[in-house]
Amino acid sequence: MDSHRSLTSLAHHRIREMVLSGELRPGSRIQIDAVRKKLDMGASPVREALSILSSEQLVVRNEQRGFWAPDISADDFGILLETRCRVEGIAFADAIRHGGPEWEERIVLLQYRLNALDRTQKNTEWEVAHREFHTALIAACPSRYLLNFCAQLYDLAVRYRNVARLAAYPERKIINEHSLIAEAALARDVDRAVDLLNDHYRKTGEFLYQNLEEQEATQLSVAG
Amino acid sequence: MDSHRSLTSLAHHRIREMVLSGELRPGSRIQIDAVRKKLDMGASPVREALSILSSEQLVVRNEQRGFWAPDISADDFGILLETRCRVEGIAFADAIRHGGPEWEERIVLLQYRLNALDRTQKNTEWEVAHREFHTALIAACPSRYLLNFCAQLYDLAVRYRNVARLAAYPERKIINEHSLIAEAALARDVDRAVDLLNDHYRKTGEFLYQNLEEQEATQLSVAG
DNA sequence: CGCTTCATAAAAATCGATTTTCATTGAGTT
DNA sequence: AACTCAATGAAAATCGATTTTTATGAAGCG
Repeated sequence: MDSHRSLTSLAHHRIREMVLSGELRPGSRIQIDAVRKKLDMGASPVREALSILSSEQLVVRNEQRGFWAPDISADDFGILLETRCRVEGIAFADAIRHGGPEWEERIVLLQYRLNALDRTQKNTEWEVAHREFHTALIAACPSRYLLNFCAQLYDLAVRYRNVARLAAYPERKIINEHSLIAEAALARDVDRAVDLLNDHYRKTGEFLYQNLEEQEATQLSVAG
Repeated sequence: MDSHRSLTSLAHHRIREMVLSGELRPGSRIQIDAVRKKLDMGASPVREALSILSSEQLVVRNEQRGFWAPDISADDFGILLETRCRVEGIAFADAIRHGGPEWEERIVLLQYRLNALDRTQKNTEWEVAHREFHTALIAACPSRYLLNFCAQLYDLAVRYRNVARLAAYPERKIINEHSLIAEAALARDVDRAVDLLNDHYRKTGEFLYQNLEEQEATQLSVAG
């Protein structure tokens, strides 16, 4: 499946995975040479990939000193969450107003696929399906700029989810939530759809936020 | 003035300038080797800079085939404008709610500087002051993600302004508009401030949009 | 005459080596 | 003991050369 057109895009893909999955711990250094060996390629593609990732906020660059995995904090996560709700709210509303039959059908399809997957059993597939579903919801928004931005924010949120490593997911009726969102979108009920999406994000986020705050409290007491 | 920490950041800066100014015409190819010679450095920093610029939407990458200056269109500009109004509206409202004394004072200062400059006489300085003023308006928004995104959209808009090369700027009372925006912001009148900002963008944009449409019509008749 | 195939040139992509910069450590000084 | 400064090792940054891919155009074929 690693059929990339260039080593750079392969490196980008792989390092991104490492950041999103939490394999590269927040705050830890990312040495070009180490990655280079791991991916079995020269330093150039790795450097280039890291440069790209840093302008996607998935890696922090420190000129002449190297690259790091971004730090996390409850505060930052809260802001990210709020940003997402508002920006994606705009994109979603737009999509509902502009979406045609293909948009509708894709949502129906992806909602079905997502609901059919058991998150605890096939997490990787679920992740893919989940991203595709959320991407499909807003896909009919005419602003590629907004869609791009939403995709970036999605990545950052996924990373928080993984990094916080919530062994036990708060199994609310997530299936139902997704279905309700899809339903409202297809009914062209902009306000209700956006509200449901925001609630969905905020509820998932609330749990994670508290988790992060607890972690910070623990770390503070250890460090001090 | 070219005191950059690395050749990569220098290259990024210079190529960005070339794109924003319109020196690199929309749709034209950006050859690494040509840029390399022009900037008198190796290909690596140039490549890396182009990679970064492409993830900032200022350059289009085509894997294995090179880099191009992005195309323009009235349609795309319209979407960009609308995106800006809405996203920057959010950021601005946030800033007004959260801004402290330093935020206020900076707006006052930069508004003064901007108004003191004659756009037709000192365009470069005016560009800088204009950007700083608009950046200052939203600077107190707590979401660095939003601020980042706004900065990107600003760049894209500047490019359209320059590329369209409006010899005669539509000299509305721009000075006055900026002052009114600042005034409303400092008065913490969120709705009025955001409306004024959006009007400001839309009015400037309207002229440019029509200009682009005319250009497209002309080109079509030439091509066909 | 149009289509495919192959050779060639040009450019992008990548590599390995070299240069530059940064962080650390330990000797020397006050 | 604290501070400065030079030496050293490590890593980033850059370069020039090599490899790979793409675009072009000519020759061959239907």
